Amino acid sequence: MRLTRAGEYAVRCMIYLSHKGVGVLVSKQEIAERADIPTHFLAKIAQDLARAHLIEIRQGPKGGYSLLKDPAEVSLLEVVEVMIGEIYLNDCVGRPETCPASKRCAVHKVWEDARDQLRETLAGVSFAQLSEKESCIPVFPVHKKG
Amino acid sequence: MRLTRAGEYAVRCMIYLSHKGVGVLVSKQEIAERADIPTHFLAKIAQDLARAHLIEIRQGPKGGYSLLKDPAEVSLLEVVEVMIGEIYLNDCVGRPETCPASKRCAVHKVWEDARDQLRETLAGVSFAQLSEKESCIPVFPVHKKG
DNA sequence: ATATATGAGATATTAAATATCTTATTTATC
DNA sequence: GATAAATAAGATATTTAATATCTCATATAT
Ligand code: SF4
Ligand code: SF4
Repeated sequence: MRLTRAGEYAVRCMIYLSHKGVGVLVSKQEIAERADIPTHFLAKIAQDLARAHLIEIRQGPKGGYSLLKDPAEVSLLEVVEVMIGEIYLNDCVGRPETCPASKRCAVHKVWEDARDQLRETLAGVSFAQLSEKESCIPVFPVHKKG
Repeated sequence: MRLTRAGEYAVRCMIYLSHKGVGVLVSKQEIAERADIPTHFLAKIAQDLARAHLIEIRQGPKGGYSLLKDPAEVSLLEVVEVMIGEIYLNDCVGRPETCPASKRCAVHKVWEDARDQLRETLAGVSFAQLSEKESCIPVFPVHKKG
């Protein structure tokens, strides 16, 4: 019942890029340092974000990542689910076929409602909102390159 | 972002006992079969439920488990958290010391609110309510003993 | 006393998350 | 075009957690 590190890192990456604005190219190294993400792990995460058309990856010298979509149009839910798949709290909500009772189970309904409520909450938060407010980015220590 | 099997099984066990009523002794075998829980796994789960004073365990011939508390006084949240610990969706909500930004992070606040909302939803459902409605129990196939 | 049923903890197995490594590709600059 | 800089993509470790099972101990009805 917790977000994976990959999910958390993806959010940080998107927040950093949202601060910079749409289309602004930022190097992987800079994001990794300022958002406190292991460099190689960020590479993997960026691939997922790019596949989802949230960011664009540019190779070569002066390469890096840039935001593709207006932060106002990107929700926290979207980024989280790109990384961990659709949220469903209990297995039977995402895969009803795994439990023969799912069609008539009172507990199932509770988990379904809770899932819907959670997804709505996360869908209601955009990266524009998040980057207007105080975020984590200024807090993380800047590490030495290496 | 999903419930563990142990959590799901604990809920099933509690539902089965709620159907029987407070103080009614039911054998481990019967619960394991009717609620479709691996027998040895149920033993482990029952220990946790007993430690939390939700059920009483009786050893010896004609032993088994019995409900200790009125199902109206036991919430879904309580049983789930006995098994998986306090729900917190993102690490930093349960352990703010793991992220230096937690005090001033807009994302952190979203996860906190979502966590509170989810816990409230689960706290609002009692096992009395659940056992009044249709549940999973009549659906599971009855296996042969062995 | 005996047989039955569970306790409690240890151990094994499986699966997932996390992190890193290697080889390949892209592209700015010379 | 050649070179060097930066990331891609996938493979491979490593770590951690979940899941399941096993073993020896304990309780109790008969
Ligand atoms: S018993 Fe109900 S809550 Fe549990 S897995 Fe089946 S459908 Fe879901
Ligand atoms: S950056 Fe914010 S949301 Fe992410 S771990 Fe830190 S406090 Fe939590």
